[in-house]
Amino acid sequence: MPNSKFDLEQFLPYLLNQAAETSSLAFQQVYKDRYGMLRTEWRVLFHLGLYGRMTASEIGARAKTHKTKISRAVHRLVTRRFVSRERDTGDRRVEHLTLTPAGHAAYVELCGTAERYEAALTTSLTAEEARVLRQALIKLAETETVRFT
Amino acid sequence: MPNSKFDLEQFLPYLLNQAAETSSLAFQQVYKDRYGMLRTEWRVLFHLGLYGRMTASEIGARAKTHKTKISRAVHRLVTRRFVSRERDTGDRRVEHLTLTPAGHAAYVELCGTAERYEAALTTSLTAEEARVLRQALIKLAETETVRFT
DNA sequence: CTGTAATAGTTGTTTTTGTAACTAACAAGC
DNA sequence: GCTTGTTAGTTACAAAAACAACTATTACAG
Repeated sequence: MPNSKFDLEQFLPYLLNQAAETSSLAFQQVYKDRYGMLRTEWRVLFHLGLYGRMTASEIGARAKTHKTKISRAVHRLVTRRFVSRERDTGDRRVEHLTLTPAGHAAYVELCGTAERYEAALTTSLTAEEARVLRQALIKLAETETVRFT
Repeated sequence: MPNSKFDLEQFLPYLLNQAAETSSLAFQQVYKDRYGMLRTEWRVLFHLGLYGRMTASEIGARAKTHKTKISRAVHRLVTRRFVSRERDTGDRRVEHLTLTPAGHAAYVELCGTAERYEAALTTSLTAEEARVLRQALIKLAETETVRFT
């Protein structure tokens, strides 16, 4: 009894999830095995590597990740000496996060790995496909919560 | 200290995750609120709605989902009378799953919702973009675990 | 000032997931 | 028949995520 109107196998949230899971699997293995990191920890690391000094809230806002996840990720990264915290002198609620030398080394290594991984991942796509794909993904991710019904 | 070679903000696994999360958020709310379903349960439901009678293994293989997740989802769906199980007469390890009338009704309603949701989701994309996006996602999802380094 | 609200970040509790080990049934070699 | 291996599905326990309630600090209205 196929639904003639609408193909669930082509349903975007489903396809996106499948692709997201498949495409992060092998890379996930790298930061997990080499540095014992979880996904959120790798995200915090790469945000700090990319933008330098940031607060937890800023990372959360940019990565669209809940503050409790960030908080725990930061805690583990600090414990493992990849990240150091520093209280803001003006507003003592705020803490600024930066990579330690060890954190920066991990970041650099993982960046190289990410680059090679990205290359391997996109071999099945043409340059044009990859470009459109990225553009579409950015549009979708930027969308505010979708209104419908 | 930006990495000149490689832009992590354009890293596919990251973009895919962001887009996947954003794009499933509002729809997730519907099957959760209306039927108390989790994502895997909705997936099982829609596979059964789409293909009719299936076994847990078949669903797992098609949806690339681990059998324990399927097992638990099926358990909850059976408890809530959306799905019924039936032992195979030849091979008694196997059980065939089908939707109950209530399950089918939920499937039909959620299909309609999914269709409207998909429409709302793709308003920001051109038809061509949507086509290339789907094609690329399918390619990425079909890729066997990526080899690199 | 002082009470109320807002923000940064943390902690505790409950769900959900991941992983591995398990039961039960079948298959195949000998 | 009996071992050995495989497959379907479940269960137990540990890891991680979600959600809500919390502390500490700042903002701001009156």
